[in-house]
Amino acid sequence: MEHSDPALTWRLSRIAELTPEDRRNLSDTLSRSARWFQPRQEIMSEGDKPRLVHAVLDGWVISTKQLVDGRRQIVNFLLPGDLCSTNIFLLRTADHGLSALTRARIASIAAAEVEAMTAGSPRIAQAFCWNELSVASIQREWMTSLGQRNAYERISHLLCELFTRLDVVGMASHGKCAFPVTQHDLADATGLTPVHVNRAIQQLRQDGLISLHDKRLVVHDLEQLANAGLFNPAYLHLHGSR
Amino acid sequence: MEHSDPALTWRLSRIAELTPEDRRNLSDTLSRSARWFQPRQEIMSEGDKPRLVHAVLDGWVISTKQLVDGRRQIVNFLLPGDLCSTNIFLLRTADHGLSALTRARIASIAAAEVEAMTAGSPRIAQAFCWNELSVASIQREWMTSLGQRNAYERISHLLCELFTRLDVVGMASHGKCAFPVTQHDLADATGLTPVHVNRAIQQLRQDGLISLHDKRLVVHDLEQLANAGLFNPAYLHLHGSR
DNA sequence: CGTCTGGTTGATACGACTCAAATTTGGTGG
DNA sequence: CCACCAAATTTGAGTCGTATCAACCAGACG
Repeated sequence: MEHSDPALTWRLSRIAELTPEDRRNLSDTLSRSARWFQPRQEIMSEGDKPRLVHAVLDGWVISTKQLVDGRRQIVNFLLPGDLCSTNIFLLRTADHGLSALTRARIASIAAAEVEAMTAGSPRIAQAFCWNELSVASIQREWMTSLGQRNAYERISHLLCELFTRLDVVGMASHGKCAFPVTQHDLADATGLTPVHVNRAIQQLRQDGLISLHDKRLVVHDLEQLANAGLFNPAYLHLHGSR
Repeated sequence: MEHSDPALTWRLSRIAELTPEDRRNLSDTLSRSARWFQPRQEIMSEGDKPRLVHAVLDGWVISTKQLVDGRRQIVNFLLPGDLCSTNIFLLRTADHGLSALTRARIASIAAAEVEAMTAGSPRIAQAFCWNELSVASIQREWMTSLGQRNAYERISHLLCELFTRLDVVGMASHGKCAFPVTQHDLADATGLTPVHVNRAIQQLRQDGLISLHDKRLVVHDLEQLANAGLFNPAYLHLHGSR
């Protein structure tokens, strides 16, 4: 069971110097509550009182917000190793929902367990803080995309981000990665229509930057794709303060 | 000097039960480092190593991100009582910049002072955590605006948000508040062009929802404006977990 | 006064949306 | 293994929201 969540410990170890004990502790706590969700299954619903902190051990999850008239914005993708806000208990209601995009293994832990971990290890506490900061930073970058980048740039940027984040947790190699996101989902994430997303993707293919089918993404030239999307990975804060 | 930052202590007291001593401590620490900035003056610049945590005691501040080609997105407005991320030291570089919009009094404190405060009072620590959560939530709402709302809705929503946030710190009354934001700034915040912002505002005036001139905003009917912008203040988490 | 910044107006262009249908893909059961 | 169905992708034509460009205007200020 010790290596049941390599993604999370890898990712956090990158920025806080977790001891082997920290990792074991984290690993154990998470896997104790791990549970599989089916595609489209809701993990946390917008508007409810938040009772648990969720971490993605396997699979893809989306974080969404709904307008009263049904319009939907995807506000983040959670990949293996990603963690939703660890202080969420301080809020009366969740301002966003979480749903599984693929079949996903999710750890859901209570406030007391979070506290036990942070109280027991300042390094874990620090890693959690870093997690919050990096999520907030990603959100700011998305705002910039939504406000300033055009369709082609938005898609390029999002692909670069997801590819890079997957790479960090060892889920990309040789420019290839799984990509279980429909064009409809991409539309909800980028604020475009599915039809327009489709056209932007076709343009990217034609420009030789990517291949995308059968839920696989191949990035032929990451540097060029990054240029196309004005992507600079600094906002992912992959190295912490070091 | 004790009451030199009513906004911040008011706002934080709303959600964490700060003791009189907490307030004095906070108040003193902040006012000790307070300093005035001129309009347009940069407070923290994107890309630099973050060395200080900033809090707005007076005036308006904007938080911005720039693309390499000069396009600019305003990612938040900081009003009196607002606090930028208290854990920012965990990052190697700042992913956004801060600039004064008006003349503004800013407290800038070092990591050690933040630690001293949080170590000395779990209530202050909790208030800081809540601050992070609420900023992240506002960002998600902005993403939803940028991705899903049209020009008229975006402006309405932003006006509702700013009016409400000003109201919380006692800076709005009878539907009126200061509004030192140019249409150009509104454009950078909403991802629209200044010309189009102008037209949306004119529509709002024509519809009798607002008056806006001479850096003063009058909201004639907040409920109607909220409807126009699909504004629901829940995401501001004004009441903490209570 | 002239200059500057911010706001307003009009004409035109274009990126993204809408609607509708065709096609492909993936899953399911006979 | 094929027939079927639903979901996802693709295509085309027409429209609309927002951008662009270019003036013009008003007040602030030195």
